[in-house]
Amino acid sequence: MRPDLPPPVQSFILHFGEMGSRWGINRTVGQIYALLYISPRPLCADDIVEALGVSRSNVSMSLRELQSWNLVLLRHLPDDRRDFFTTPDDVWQILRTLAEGRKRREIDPTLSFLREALMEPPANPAEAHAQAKMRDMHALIEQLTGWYDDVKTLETERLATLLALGARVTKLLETKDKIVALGSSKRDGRKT
Amino acid sequence: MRPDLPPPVQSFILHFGEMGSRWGINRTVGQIYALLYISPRPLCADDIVEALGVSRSNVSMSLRELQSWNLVLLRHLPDDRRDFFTTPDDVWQILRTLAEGRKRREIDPTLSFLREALMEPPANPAEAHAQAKMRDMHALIEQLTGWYDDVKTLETERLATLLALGARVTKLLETKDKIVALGSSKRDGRKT
DNA sequence: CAGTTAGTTCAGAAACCTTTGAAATTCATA
DNA sequence: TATGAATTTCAAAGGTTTCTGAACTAACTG
Repeated sequence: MRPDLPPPVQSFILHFGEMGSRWGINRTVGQIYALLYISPRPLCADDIVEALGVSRSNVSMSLRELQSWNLVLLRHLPDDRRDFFTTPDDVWQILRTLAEGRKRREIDPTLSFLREALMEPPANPAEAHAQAKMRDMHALIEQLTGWYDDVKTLETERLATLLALGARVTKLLETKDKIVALGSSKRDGRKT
Repeated sequence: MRPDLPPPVQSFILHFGEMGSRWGINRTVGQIYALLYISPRPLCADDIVEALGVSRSNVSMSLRELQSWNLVLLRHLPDDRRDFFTTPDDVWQILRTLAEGRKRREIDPTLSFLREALMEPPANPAEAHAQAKMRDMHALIEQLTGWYDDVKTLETERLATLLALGARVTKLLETKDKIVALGSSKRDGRKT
């Protein structure tokens, strides 16, 4: 890695490289992402080669991968035919992209698999038991992805509100139930 | 793999083996987990060797890994000193365990890293810019983990309610705001 | 059109991870 | 304390992924 990068930037890049394996990306991809994220301006492939000290071909392939995941954006500067790259600078946008990619790669295939498996009529008690377990798992994943599909439509501000609220949401729900109960008892005289 | 397993069970196991690489676990670990999850009774190591056709030592190491992640439970049967293994059968419990493990392995190290990096005073404008970017990322992760820490304390039923509610929570919030506003305007005659 | 620059592809080298069989360890029981 | 069943450890084989350099295509420039 280029030694003239500020030390905090160096360790940021190294950290992302190391975490890469835990996140399912490789070292170079992690490092390039970190470099682009922290860089104050878009970089071209050769900038990255110089900054990280990896091969040109590795940079080319890694950028391709990051682009396919929508984690980096391609930019062009006037009078320069090189490709420049940045990360989206809104961290909430990055979060959405990450979540979407993870769901697509890590959840959706299993969801389809379970859906298919649950279509088949069980041939014997052993298969019936297996299906029952798969049904539990399927129901859970459906519930989670349903929530996600719902929540991902929220604008950032509302999403932030929802996060800030956290577990207190259920308190709020109770309150609302009481109010509704009160309202309906006023109208038709029975509890809900 | 043992051919006398019901075909749906076989494909379930194979699916988990294949997905393993996307989930950051290896094939054997994925298969063992799937087998234990779907099995109607606890299995011992040799059962697993027979069912999956992998080596005894591989099973031993994979079980160790699953145990370290709290994804399988060790059981003992009377008058049998072999170790038997199951998965917790409440899928919500499994979800909690998975979430906790992922947070610990994939988020916490980065959170600590960022915290540390933000303690240092920036030595120049470049470092100040790097810190600003890290601060954005840190704030986002704090918000997410804060929400998670909060929500994970909910009992399953409330958690399910919250999920079912999804994005409608914010509608609810508005409603509540109106009610509060109404209440306070009744009391002190001004809008909020 | 020849030279230059940007970007891609790909075979093989290097690094890394997974799996195995054999040897070592543990531990209840004779 | 000897036996043997259950389990773990570990070096090495086997497999997969990552990375590189060299060869390639495409597009611009004089």
